[in-house]
Amino acid sequence: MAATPQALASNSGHPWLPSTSARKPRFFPPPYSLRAFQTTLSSSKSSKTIAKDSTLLAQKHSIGGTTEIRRLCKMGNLKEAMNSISRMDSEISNLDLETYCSVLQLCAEIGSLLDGRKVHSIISSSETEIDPVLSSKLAFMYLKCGDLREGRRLFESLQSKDHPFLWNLLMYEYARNGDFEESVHLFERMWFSGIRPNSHTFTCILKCFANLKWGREAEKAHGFLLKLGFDAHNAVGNALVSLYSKCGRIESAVLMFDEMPDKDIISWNSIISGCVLNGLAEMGVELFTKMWFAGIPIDLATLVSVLPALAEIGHFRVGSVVHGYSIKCGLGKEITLSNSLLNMYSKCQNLDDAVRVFERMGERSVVSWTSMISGYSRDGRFEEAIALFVKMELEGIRPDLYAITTVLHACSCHAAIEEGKFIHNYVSRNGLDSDLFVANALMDMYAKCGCMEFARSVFDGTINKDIISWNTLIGGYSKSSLPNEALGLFSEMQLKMKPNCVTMACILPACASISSLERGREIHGHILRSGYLLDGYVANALVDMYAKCGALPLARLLFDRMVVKDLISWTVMIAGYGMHGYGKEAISIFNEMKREGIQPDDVSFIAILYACSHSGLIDEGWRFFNIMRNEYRIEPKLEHYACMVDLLGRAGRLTKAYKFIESMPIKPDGTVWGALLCGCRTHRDVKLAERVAEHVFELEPENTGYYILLANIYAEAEKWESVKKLRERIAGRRLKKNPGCSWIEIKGRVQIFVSGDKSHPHSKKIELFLESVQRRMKDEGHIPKKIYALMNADDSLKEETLCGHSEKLAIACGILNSPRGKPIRVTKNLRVCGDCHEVAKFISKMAAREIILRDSNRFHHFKEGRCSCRGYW
DNA sequence: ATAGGGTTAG
Repeated sequence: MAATPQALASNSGHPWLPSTSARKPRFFPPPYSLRAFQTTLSSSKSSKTIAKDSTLLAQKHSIGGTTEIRRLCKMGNLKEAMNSISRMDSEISNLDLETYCSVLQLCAEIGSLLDGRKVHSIISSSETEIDPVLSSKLAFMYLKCGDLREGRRLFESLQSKDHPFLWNLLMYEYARNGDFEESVHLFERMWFSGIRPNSHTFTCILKCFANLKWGREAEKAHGFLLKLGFDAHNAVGNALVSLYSKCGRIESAVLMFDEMPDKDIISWNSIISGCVLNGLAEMGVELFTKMWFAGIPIDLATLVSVLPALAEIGHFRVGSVVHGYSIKCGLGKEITLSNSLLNMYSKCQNLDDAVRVFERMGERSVVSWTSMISGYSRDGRFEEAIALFVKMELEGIRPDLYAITTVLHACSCHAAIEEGKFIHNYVSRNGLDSDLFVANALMDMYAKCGCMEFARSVFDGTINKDIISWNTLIGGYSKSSLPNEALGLFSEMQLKMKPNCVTMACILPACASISSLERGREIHGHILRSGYLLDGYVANALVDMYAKCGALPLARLLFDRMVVKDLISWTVMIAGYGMHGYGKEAISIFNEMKREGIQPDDVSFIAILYACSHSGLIDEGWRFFNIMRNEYRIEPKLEHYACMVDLLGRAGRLTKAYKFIESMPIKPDGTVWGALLCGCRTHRDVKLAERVAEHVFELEPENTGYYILLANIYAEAEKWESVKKLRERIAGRRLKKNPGCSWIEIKGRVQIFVSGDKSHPHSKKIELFLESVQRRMKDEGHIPKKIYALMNADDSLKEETLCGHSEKLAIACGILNSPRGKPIRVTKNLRVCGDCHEVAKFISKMAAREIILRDSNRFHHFKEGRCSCRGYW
């Protein structure tokens, strides 16, 4: 009976080892010559010879044991096999290599690292010579059992590594552990060692590319595989489909899929999940139905892949058909399927059905709980979401990072600070705060709740901060109106890492809020150098920054150059024109947006209504208000009403405005009444002002601005007694006037002025300059409006304060310290005062300088003695 | 003829 290589191979179980004739007799002995084999073995040992007197006995046992062990291995009884080996071990004996191999094989299959290690130690302490086959088998066992380090060590010690099998296995294990780079690295080493990869190698490497998002390698690899003819392997083709999908190249994935001649179930599943991944839910569902009607078998992965697509489209009816089908198929108990189902229902606004699925599940994983938590949170029921988190914990399910971040997200979305603190406490107690994802979610939660001190303390306590940590905190400061903190942190960050697009989009609003054109320009330069301008968020933030820093033409230039303009871009530009008082331009941009087919939303309507009111475009304002309600069916919110009241107020239609507020279907807030109070001031209606003010004071008792406003109304009507009473009222409430302050950037430095400030180094010069302005104004017949100073200081200081208003100081400082012809840009935290407004007009003419003043409400462009607001402020 | 491609929550 001739021992063909194939037959030998099947006996040994190692078909891939090089079958050189020299090795054959030793490693692949025919079963009947076992004795001869062992003789060969012992004779091959030169120094370590088996003790001669016990040899025979040992061999006898060994042979008997060997048969028994092999039989046990064949049956898959590892426990008994191990027991036998242990027994043999106590008698000085050695098993043959093949038996060791079969035990190791079984350890590998079962995944019992402990037994595998035991066998390894028995082999090491015995006199068995570890030959290449055994070392390979050992490496194989370690890799299969998850001991990558030991597997790698044994692999490296192998003399010959010229078969791809162990390479593949090693690569696969690295990939399984998420170390895709190492896997690719091994592939390169393998390739340059001249070892021919096989289809397994390529499927593994394609998967690594997919996880590394190496989209560009996808095409290269594809071409290469075509050349080698590996594209004919279904597994390789499927891996390519998956790679293309995961790198966002869904067209290529579809092309690949279409061209596959023998699509199997995995091909279908891959393309369906690829579509879903790339936002082509409809196409995913279409493919699924095609599969369904073509009678192609459908399995668990198919259903689990298509359910998110159904969720996205909102096809919960089809979803429930799938639900029924899955039960019929006997997949009802599958936990991943139930998770996908409950997620589908909850995303289709069908939380009750989701709860039903959840409650009927025999076993629930952390994924099930997390899905329910996000379901409740999506429904706005964040208290129940948080309660569910507590319940999960009580049921002994340990929340993982996803669960924690999901529940924290629920807290951030609803500014639920108490609940957020509760979760924070849980996180700390369980030592989960060392995780970066959790720490970042905590920072985000605190930032969204407006608790920047807490966000900061988490930030400071996080050791390995990543870019997300920095961005979260910077963005938090920006949004919490702490622009200086945001800018400070941004500078600090630049010492440690390179900011990305998100950083830019987070920091620009900070520049915008303090109108820091210099800092904004610096960041613009940074953006240009990094190529971040292509990012839509960054471009929008940049346009907004320029508009808010008073550089409207620059904003427009950037806006015009934007390749893709989204709703935000248009809205930013409309709002930009609005705050500068260019109502007509705002309207024309709005119309252009509509022509481009972009649907305005509630925010863009706020922008256009604001623009109309600040330019006195009353009829247009009404027209937009009606279009919004009738054409776009957008329910007006408080902001829209406030704009409309403002519009009516400016036009002097105060009674109509009052009635308008009374007819509102939602409860008006302080800003709505406040807008009317402004109108009362403009049109000097003291009586109505008093009525309106009571509403405002009731709604916003802490806001001093409104008391000042009413006081000014009294003062302008020369009702000094009422001024006095109101002042007492404020004093009784212990309210303090928010001090007015203005600032200007000169040569890259911000100069800040508060009323009556004399600490500035150029104070004397500024004073002299303002005195000269005042003299010239008097000469030309202007009378200073003393009343504006009333609420700001003691009576004795009145005259002086009038001259010392912060915006005037800043403007004067700008005139004195910047080159001729350069526009002066000043920002004030409150509304500009009337006297200062007159003075600014005068200076713009006198000094032939453009002055751009941003106050808390809008922009004023002073040029040649006129202001762009034309009195609308 | 020991391995590989597709799977839910954020």
